[in-house]
Amino acid sequence: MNELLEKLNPEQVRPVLDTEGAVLVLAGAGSGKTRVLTSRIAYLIEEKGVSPYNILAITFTNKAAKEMQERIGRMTDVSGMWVSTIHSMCTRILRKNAERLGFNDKFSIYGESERAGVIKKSFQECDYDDEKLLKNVKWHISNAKTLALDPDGYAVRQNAEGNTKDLDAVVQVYRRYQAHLRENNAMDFDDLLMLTARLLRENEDILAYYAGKFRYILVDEFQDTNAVQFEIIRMLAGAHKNLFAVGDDDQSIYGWRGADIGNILHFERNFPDAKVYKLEQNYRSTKTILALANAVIHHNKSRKDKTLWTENAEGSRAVAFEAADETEEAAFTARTIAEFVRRGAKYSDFAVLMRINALTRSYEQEFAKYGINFKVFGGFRFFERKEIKDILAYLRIVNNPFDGEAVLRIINFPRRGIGDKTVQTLEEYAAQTGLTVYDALLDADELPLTSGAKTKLKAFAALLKDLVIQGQALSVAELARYVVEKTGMREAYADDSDDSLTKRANIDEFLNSADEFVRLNPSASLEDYLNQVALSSDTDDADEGDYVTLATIHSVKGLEFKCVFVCGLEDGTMPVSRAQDDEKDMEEERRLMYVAITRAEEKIYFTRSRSRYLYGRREPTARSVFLNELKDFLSLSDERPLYKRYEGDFYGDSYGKSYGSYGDRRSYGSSFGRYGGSGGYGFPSDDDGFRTVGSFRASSPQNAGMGGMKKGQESGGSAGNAYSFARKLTAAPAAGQGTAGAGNYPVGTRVSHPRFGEGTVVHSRGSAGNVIITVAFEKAGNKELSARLAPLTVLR
DNA sequence: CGACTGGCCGAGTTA
DNA sequence: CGGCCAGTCG
Repeated sequence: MNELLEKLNPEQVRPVLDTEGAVLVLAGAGSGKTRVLTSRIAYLIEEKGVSPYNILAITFTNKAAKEMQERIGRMTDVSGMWVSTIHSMCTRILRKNAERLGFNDKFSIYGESERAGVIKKSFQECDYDDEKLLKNVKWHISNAKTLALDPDGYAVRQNAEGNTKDLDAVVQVYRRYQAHLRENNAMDFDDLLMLTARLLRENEDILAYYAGKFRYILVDEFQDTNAVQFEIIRMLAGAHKNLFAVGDDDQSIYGWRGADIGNILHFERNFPDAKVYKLEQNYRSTKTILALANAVIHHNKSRKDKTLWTENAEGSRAVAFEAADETEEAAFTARTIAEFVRRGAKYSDFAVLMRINALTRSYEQEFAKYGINFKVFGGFRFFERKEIKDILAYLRIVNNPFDGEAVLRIINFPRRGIGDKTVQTLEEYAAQTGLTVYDALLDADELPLTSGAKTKLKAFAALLKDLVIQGQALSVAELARYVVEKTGMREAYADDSDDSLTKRANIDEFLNSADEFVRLNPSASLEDYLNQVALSSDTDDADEGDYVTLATIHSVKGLEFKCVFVCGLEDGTMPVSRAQDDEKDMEEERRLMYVAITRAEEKIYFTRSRSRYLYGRREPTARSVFLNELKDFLSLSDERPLYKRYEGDFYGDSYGKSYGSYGDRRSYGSSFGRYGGSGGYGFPSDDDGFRTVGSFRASSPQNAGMGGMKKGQESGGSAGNAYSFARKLTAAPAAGQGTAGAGNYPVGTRVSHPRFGEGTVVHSRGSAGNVIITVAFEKAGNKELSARLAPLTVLR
């Protein structure tokens, strides 16, 4: 245990030891918050004798949950501890108590497309048909659930706030939508949270059980919690009040999903006795990268003030590259990566981060061309593909025969001659008799249909019955395979079009993944499997493979890479166009930029295209404001020649030559007057405020390269941190190093000491490792303290 | 019943 | 450009 604490710096140790009451840790990017979280849990169990059974840890992704569990598991026994995402936690609580809410424990979880479908149906049943209104209604339903309000509650709230536009429709459709979900024994993502909140709010015994059980609650990524999540957490923490929240307001990027940055900004208001700690020392990135990050985030107004610093190396200068078009942008990235790999880097050292999914395409093409391994995260998720959803629908019916949506989805797929009219008759019958669609099917003989249609319905009913029976005996993987074979799913894609080929391959991949699931979770039920599928996030299947990560910035929250390319830095793309006229939205876009930059450990590139083919049109673009905010740190030009020079410097002439055909493709540019069509290569213009010094050399391998990269690799996966922490142990402590490291307690800092109270640092002496500061305490007078050892908290 | 066509609209991030 | 829908025809 002591070893564990020794690995922490003083600012990390304090929140680990401060185990009781509400504690907020404002943890800057890369400041070792996961280490603090895991250390604290281990400390609770090992030193405080807390049973893992009494601990709840909430993470942002399943992968983070798994990793945290493993990390703590290496230090101590964790059996019985709940480590999960809030959605998984809610699902678990709901399964156990579903009947209190009028559901049964096999309820289906509806994803985005099912949700859209059922809302639309409800909308039409209420005799509305305006597409704009529908869109609005959808948004409001999610908004209401995020606020944990039912239709009536939402009406009251909206009326009180004067937001009466479309309110009647919203309430009417919302009510109907919930009724449909209930008929289907289904919940959507928002329900998982809202219904858990309701369950706890309305059932004292259930709340007492969980609030009594979870004596210690830890929440990671607290900045991205929304109102209903906060309500759940607050209720659960109500009995013991031991809430440990870790977050970074600067990394709040889910405002559009209802995340309330106020939860972190007003933590002390909600928990008046709360203690607040800051982690400002970064172990992940070079000084250069942190300077970029700070330069960007500095433009935001609503944030808690903190400044990241690091003892890490200066690092190499960031490079900005402006391409003529997206192909050139991707090619630049591909060649840069290929060159680094040739020199010994791994593909997995790199990530290409973007604001919108649509930008991945050119990278996929260029990477394929260069033989670069890559994996795309974000965007169309595997389990959202039609062919996969169809198989899942069959599995959902077996698990939850109430799920009429699932039945209707596949009632005529693969084709079995059951048309719209038959389906309509069936639905009407079900509605009239109050039967589920599944049960109505079994009554096919009673329906006013031709005998042909009845026969087909009966055959379909027999198929479903057979699947249900098989489901009793078969494993998830076997059942899935049985479904595919029995329904002729593959034969439905028998032709040799590219599309069918892909779909068949996806079906096989799906079956393989089901095998894998069974292998890893031998005792899991069908329900467990469907849970996991519904709640899995994209980055959950990031693995140890050697590939370049192509991802949206949202999906790499919490991850880190040796080298990051932030691409598509154009007005309207990053920041995205709809954010530009709203100050609040712009701040979130800026935080997104901040998150992107702080993913990088050693090198960072910023790229953009001067023209981009997007949404079916090629259009000239303007440089992103974020690039302008970084202009003091970048070498940047709006003209081509620098690209050539860069090529020369970077790869040597031979390389540049092999790419000599480049000029040919300039024909692209010529359709846009100012984009380099007219007079060949000019000279870089300096009038745009950017320093266009010849410091492209700074990025040349001889001077900077990825020297540190190879070093990091030696220690494997989490090399960055392992390396940093190791160095930390042998080198100087946080405070007092004449460099940025002195930032811990510089003269003038307001600090708080548990015994002496508040005071101001008036003097600092000593050298690395043994800095003595003099603090003038208001009540206790002047004290000399060791910067390394004294239990000081920096005040603002 | 179902395959096919043409027109219209929207275009972002995700558990 | 692509998804969705309504309309048409075999």
